[in-house]
Amino acid sequence: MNPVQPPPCLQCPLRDKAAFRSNSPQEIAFIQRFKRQHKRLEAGEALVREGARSELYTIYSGWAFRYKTLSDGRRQILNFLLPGDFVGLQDLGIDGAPHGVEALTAMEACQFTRDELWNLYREHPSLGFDVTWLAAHEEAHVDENLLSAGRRNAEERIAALMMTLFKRAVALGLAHDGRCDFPLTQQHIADAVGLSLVHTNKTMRKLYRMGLFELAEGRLSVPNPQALRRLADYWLVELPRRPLI
Amino acid sequence: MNPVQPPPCLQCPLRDKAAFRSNSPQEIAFIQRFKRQHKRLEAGEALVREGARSELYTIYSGWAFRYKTLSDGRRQILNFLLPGDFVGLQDLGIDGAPHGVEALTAMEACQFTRDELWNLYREHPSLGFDVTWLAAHEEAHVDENLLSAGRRNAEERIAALMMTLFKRAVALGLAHDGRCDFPLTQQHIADAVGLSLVHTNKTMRKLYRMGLFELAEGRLSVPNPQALRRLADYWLVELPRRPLI
DNA sequence: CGAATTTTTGAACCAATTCAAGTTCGGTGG
DNA sequence: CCACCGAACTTGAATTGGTTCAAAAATTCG
Repeated sequence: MNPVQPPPCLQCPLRDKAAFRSNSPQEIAFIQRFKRQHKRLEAGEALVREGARSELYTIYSGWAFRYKTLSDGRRQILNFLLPGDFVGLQDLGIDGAPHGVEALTAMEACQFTRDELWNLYREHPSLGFDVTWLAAHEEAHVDENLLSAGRRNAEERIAALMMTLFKRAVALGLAHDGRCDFPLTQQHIADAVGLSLVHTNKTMRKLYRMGLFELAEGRLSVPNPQALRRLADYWLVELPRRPLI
Repeated sequence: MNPVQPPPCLQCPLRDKAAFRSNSPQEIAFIQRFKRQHKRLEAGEALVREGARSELYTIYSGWAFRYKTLSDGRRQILNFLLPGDFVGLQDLGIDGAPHGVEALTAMEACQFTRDELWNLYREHPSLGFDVTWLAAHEEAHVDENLLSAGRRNAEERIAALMMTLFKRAVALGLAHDGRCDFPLTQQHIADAVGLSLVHTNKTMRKLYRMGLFELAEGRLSVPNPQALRRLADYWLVELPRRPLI
């Protein structure tokens, strides 16, 4: 039952991926000191509780999602989090985390202390720049999701969601022979795109019958990405290399 | 026709407002050097064109909005921008501005060069921290708007929008005896909350008849903020002092 | 296997859209 | 000052995309 120790940051397996920029050994040493804890969560556990003061995290492995709820329980998923994503900045200007973060699969996260964030900027401005980069990047995702919820119809919304998630998983090297893990239930999809569960199901079946994606044993494949892109009217292209903290 | 010169950053009138944190004279001197141009725009002019590479801006006066459009013209307003708001970070991880920014009223903006941003982090980490703060704060707004578009009904959406805008205007000292400028047309509101123009109108009339807001001669007042908050299920409270760059 | 969760489908309903006119407002020019 | 014009707002009626309700089928898991 003794969990395997995570490697030191310098040997972080994420750093080997083509998706991420490299950092100097000094920077990585700083990150190592900045890191407070390596957290492991089961699927369904909360990484950040809505309204509570939260620390900062980098997703190390597995999937999670950020969400907000209304007081009667209606839930909106703001974005999904994959390895390398950084969470916790969102409450900088606000009193208590304005969102919750929940593990979608068993996952691990590197925890950093919020109080140390300022030292990061002071000692390694380059890492400060990276943090901004990550914050801005997360916002670009939410912008796109808002476009979906506000102006795309059901088919387009689901197509856009499948498109980004597949693209992101592929970029992280999580796909093998055209299929990637896809741990979302239809309820998650519904909450992410702002539709009811029933209509989400009907729309997904429709797209499935149109041959726009395949989903079997929790793995997703997109046989014709161009068709999916076109239906979703989704053209966002991300830069190949992003920072990792 | 010779426009009045803007004051140097050290005497920026925004800095006197209670909403903003103060900076050291050295920081302000850096900001002054960082500033490339003082832009004036008429209502309706574009500050950032969708898809084009954009510079960085702080809104100096007036109102603007960030938006995205689908290829058939459907438009989603992502957020409104008021004095002190910082735009342009959103395309850090992406190739070309993923949004447009348009002036809602006659407005002025301080333009900074994107290429200089790195120097800001290097020379004044504290300002780097502020930039992150502003990016994170903008994201918190978009998160809230996504919750609206995805999970609130028409009445709640409009109530939530009115609530934030009024609150933001008041925080900036833009309100006098309970009323603030309100330059949005119903089309802007519709595009911000993700409803059709017609339904936006009907819903606004309803809220108006319920006495939740008053709107006359382009000025908004909210006689009973608690009631509006309750209807919107909107509880976000922002910290009193935020950075200004 | 049995229980719980997730997916699927049909049917009734409703919130929001679309279509189609008015009406009111703000500005401009005679 | 008033007539006119375009933009913004308002309203009613028909329609529809999506929700809700209800129940069954499939899948997962202890």
